[in-house]
Amino acid sequence: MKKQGYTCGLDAAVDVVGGKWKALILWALHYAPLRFGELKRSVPGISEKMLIQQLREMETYGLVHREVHHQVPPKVEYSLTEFGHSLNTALIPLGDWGEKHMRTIEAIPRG
Amino acid sequence: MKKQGYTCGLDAAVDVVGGKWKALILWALHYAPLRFGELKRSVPGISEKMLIQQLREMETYGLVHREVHHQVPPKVEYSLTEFGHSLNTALIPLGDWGEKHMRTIEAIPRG
DNA sequence: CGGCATCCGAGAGGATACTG
DNA sequence: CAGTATCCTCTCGGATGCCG
Repeated sequence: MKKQGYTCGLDAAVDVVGGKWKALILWALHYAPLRFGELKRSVPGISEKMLIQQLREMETYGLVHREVHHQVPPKVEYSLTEFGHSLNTALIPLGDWGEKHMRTIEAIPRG
Repeated sequence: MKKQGYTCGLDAAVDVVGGKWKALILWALHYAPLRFGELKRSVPGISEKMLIQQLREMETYGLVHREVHHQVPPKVEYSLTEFGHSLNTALIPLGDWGEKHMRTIEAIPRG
C-alpha cells in the first residue's frame, strides 16, 4: 500500500495485490487453509522473511485470517477471508492468461 | 521479467504485468492508441523515465506497438497488440474488483 | 514449528536538466 | 513533442542467525 486517491479500479487492485508474492500466496490458499510451513512449500522460492511479511500485510488488508492453535509444537493456520476469496476470483482470468501464454512469456528475451 | 520455469499461470502473468506501472499503461491504451504525452497524462504520477522504460519493456514483450510518424513536431503513437489486448481483457475482473472495493482499500491503515 | 532481528546488495523508481 | 542522461533515494528481497 503506497498511496491514496486511486484513479481507477485497477490502480487500487495493483496496490493491494502488487509485489512479487501476494498473488501467489493468495493463490496457494485458494483450496484450503495452510500452515506456515505448508505455505512456504506451496510458494516455491519465497523466503521465510518475505512470507511472513506479506502475510502480515495481507492480514491488515483483511485478505487473510491467521488462526493460532496453542499446541506443542506450535500450529498456525492461514486462511482466506471472504474478501480474500473475492480477490482470488478476480485473479483467475489472469492466471488462465498466464497459463495459456506461458511458452510465449518464457521465450521473451530477458535482460 | 526475472526468471524462467513458472510454477503456475499466475506466476507468469505477475512476471509480465508486475511492477507499479505496466498494468496502468496497458489499461490506458485499452480504448485507443495514444501519443507519448497523452499517455503520460493518462497515467497520473508516472515520470517520463518510468513511462518510456516500461513502454520499452512492454514492446519487447510484444504487448505494445510503437509507431513513429516522421513529422515536425515528432509524433509517436503507442497501441496494444493482440497479445496486449488479451492481457488487458484478463485484467478486467481485477479492475472491477478494485473499483468495487476502492473505499475499503483506501480505508486500510498504511505503514 | 513458527517465527523475529539484522545486515546487505540490487534495482525500482523519483527529480532534474538537457537534446533533436 | 518525445525522448536522454545523470544522480539519488528507498524499498524489495535474499542470507543468516537466534528464540519460545
